[in-house]
Amino acid sequence: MTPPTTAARSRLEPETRRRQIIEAVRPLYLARPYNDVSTAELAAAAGVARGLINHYFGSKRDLFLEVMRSSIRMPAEELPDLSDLPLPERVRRTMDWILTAAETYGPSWVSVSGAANLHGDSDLQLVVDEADDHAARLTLDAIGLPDDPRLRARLRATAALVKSVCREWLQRGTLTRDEALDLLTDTVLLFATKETS
Amino acid sequence: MTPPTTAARSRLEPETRRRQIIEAVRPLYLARPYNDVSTAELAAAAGVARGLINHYFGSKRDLFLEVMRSSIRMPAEELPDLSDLPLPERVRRTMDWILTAAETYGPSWVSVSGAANLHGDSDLQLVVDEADDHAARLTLDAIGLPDDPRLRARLRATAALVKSVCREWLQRGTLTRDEALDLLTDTVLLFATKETS
DNA sequence: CCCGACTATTGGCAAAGTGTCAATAGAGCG
DNA sequence: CGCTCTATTGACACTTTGCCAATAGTCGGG
Repeated sequence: MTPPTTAARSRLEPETRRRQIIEAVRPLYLARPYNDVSTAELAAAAGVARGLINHYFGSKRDLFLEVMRSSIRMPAEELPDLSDLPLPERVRRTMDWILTAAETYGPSWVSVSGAANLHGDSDLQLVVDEADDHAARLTLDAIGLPDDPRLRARLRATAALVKSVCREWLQRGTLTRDEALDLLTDTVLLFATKETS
Repeated sequence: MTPPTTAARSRLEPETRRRQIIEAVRPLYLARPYNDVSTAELAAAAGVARGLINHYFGSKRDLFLEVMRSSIRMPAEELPDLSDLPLPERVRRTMDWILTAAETYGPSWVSVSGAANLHGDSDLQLVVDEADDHAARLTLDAIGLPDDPRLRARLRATAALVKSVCREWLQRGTLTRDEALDLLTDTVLLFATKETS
């Protein structure tokens, strides 16, 4: 992998080094569980001394969370302008865009999507929640609804559904893309418009 | 907590000891993250030597998964008989039953529900998947639909939604119970009946 | 062009945690 | 009463983590 005799020590600007480490480390966490990757391995992959990881991120865990944070976030760019279409069509186009994104950036997004952590891993849960909230806001914006707290709570809930549907479609093949699109469109529409009785 | 001079060594049947350890350890994992609990602490809580944990479960991780497995499973008993009602009503009653269960057994179920782990934590993901599949089967049975693979895949997907809606309702208070019930009923009905176009 | 200060980076240390294994000691049976 | 079986223990070896003082790039002033 990395040449055994790594190049001489290079001195980078802190911000640059931070990013470089995160990027160098990402593939490791994509492939293997948190506990299976040692600080030594992380440092080796980034081509730095072990101590530097603690220096920049505090702890191994914090680096992990940083990587997750940047892997989970739904890519926001390139959302088409849908303002002229009727609501149901706007929702459908948005869901279609999400499915395409999942297909493309997918591997890292869907597998992450799968879940937060459970029980005590509240730190990771927080990161996932934050990402879901972000996705909810993006979705509301895309379909042209106001960013009301109640609406956002509902959309946040559907984020979990989007992820699990994507897993059924992409990883298990138990749903077709069209089915996924139909189901998600109807559900999001339902969550976004159903009044409190 | 535990008296420093723990009672003399007690000799139990393997199966009994297994269960005793799992139960003794559960509250620890309910309160704190996996990594924050050491084998020493687990052993102390169960009143046994550290080595015994490895003897019975192989590794610390395996004990953890065992605890999760038994915490996640949706309680199956006491499902009312709904066979006389029309489908939509059967779905509604079933969702209502689930919400009540979440409210009761909730703390451990909902928080677990939140999710699996991500990326590489495939072992935990497997446990959660298994639980979702189990829940899907129970739900199909309760609402009186055949256990078709395609249907089950769809219900499995909604399991994630049920969990996240419960979290919005119980932990954040952003949804009322009635709203949750309405939304889940409609969605499950949708997933259970919508034909492939 | 060289020197000195600043700080990014390193390498080794000490504490903590995990898994293994041979030795110990309950419990039932002849 | 002593023997065997095996649940249980305690100590050992190894890995991993976080910390800290020492090292060495890089930039600015003389």
